[in-house]
Amino acid sequence: MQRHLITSAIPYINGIKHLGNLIGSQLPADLYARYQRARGNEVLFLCATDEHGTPAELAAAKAGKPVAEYCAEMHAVQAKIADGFGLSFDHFGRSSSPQNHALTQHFAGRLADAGLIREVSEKQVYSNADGRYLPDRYIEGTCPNCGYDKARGDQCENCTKQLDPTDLIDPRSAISGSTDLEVRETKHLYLRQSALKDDLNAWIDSKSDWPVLTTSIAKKWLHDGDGLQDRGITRDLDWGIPVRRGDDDWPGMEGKVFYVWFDAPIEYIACAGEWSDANDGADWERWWRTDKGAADVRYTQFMGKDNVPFHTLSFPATILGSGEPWKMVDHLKSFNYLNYDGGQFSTSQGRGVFMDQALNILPSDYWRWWLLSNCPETSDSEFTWELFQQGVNKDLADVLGNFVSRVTKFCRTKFGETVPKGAEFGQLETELLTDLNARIARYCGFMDAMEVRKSAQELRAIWVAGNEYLQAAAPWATIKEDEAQAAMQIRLGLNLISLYAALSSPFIPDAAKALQKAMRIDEQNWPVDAKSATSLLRPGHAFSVPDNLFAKITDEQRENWQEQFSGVRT
RNA sequence: GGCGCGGUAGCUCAGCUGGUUAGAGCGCUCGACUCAUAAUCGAGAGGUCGGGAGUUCAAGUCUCCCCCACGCCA
Repeated sequence: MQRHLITSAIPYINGIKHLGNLIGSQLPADLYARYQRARGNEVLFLCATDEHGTPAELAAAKAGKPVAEYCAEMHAVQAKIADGFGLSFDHFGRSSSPQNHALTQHFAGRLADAGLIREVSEKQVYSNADGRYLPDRYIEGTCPNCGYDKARGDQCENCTKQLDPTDLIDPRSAISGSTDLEVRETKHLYLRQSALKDDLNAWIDSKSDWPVLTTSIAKKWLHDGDGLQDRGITRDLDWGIPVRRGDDDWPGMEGKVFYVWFDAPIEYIACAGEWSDANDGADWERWWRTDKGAADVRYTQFMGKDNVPFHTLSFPATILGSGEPWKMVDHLKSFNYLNYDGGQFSTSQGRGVFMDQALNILPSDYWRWWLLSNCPETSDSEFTWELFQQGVNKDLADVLGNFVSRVTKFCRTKFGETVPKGAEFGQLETELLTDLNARIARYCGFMDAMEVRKSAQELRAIWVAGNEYLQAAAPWATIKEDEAQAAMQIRLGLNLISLYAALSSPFIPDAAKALQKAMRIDEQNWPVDAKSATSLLRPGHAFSVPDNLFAKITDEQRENWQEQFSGVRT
């Protein structure tokens, strides 16, 4: 039995995520986790909310709530929606957890002991009216280059020129509008990533099976320009993990917190601790410490391409630098972006379909199937309502749903709601089983390799094979001359439904469950051999005709949604 | 401006280290069937593989230049 540690990039706490975020990490991670569990492997699948940083503070302020309370509420909201999509996390944690506080401080202490932290004095803008330091992008002013009066401290959106906050003419706080700003000297900790450059390079070179997208991004950051840069890991904020050196105070760093990019990936580990605490102290170190049982764990991370640098460089630098035997990622699956109707999905602009809205209009399996079978694997891909309607109607309603319908209803009419006995399998059936064996093997191969689109294609082909068989066998014709032959054909058809339930469960878990319930299957192993899998339902086994599995999306619905989701979410 | 990933049938995409008439699904046309959610099955039409030059016995697949889209960075 294999052991799989699986993590999805952790979504930021600030608001509900859109479908592009979902397909970029959580959904394919769930597909893989469900598949590995179904294969009988041991799985620990972790995700969490990323809760620290200025955007969380501002969102809380906007909502008129203390930031801790805001985060707790939003975590509950995101957890509920994740559940709605069937995301089967073993634990959905929080980067603000006590476990992560302790572990982040621990790592900082280890890194300092190893000489990999240096203190840097730098100038930051302080807003007296807001009573806080302002990150560059929260300072607005007039662009010295083009005169645009809403340029941000990091870049002018009008002329795209990169700026320093001190370049701005008449700078003001983007939070309060106050012009009572001053530049203060402040001290921060930097992680000396540059010192770990060779180790990181060697590590990445050892990963020959990573997607091109992953390694090319990592290599670029590693070698571009002056090479990998040291990065600040602290900030002058209230909300975050207080800077401590392990269990000790860190002189000179009072009142500062770790920067969100430092503590967020550490939450992958801390989350296992949270999982343990929520499960009677289950042993989490056997998943994360190679000296405590994790040596045989295969660790796979899922993320959008924007997260690749953190996962290939920053987080590994933290782990390598600690000098401790933490499990490092084995495979890193990254995704491109899903576009919405010719443009980008955008959280800040409220453009596209958001996870809560999606669940309000259709069951999660519709989204899971379409998003996974069209996921942006090798390049950006496109969501349009027409494509969505076509894909869902054809694949789910016509090919799979209608197959179930025609088989069960034919049986009910001719033989009743019981699996009929009938004749032995003949040549047509043998051919089908041979074909299915080859297809199942291919399907599993793609799933093992996390080839998401190809897996979906193969699964669909397996559904189609059932329709092909039915068409060739034509039980509605054979029954007129040879009832036993027709009974055998329909017995096989019913067993194909059970086969489909098992094979489809990683993609469309709810529909798979509905099929198992209709076929009255309590427990089912992963089918590796088509012949034995299609003899699961014995003659005499009772079943019931399920309601139509998938209602089609009508043109009217599509047009309404097109209209409803064409604007900006308010 | 530099770098990265792409540009393959109407649409969404496969095509590994170069090698027989370039593939799939959808859409379209025609046919078959009538058990089924007007579903299914079969056949067919449809591409000078972004443009140009080069390497090679042979290039969608390698090299160079250019164009376009997207992204990252300065």
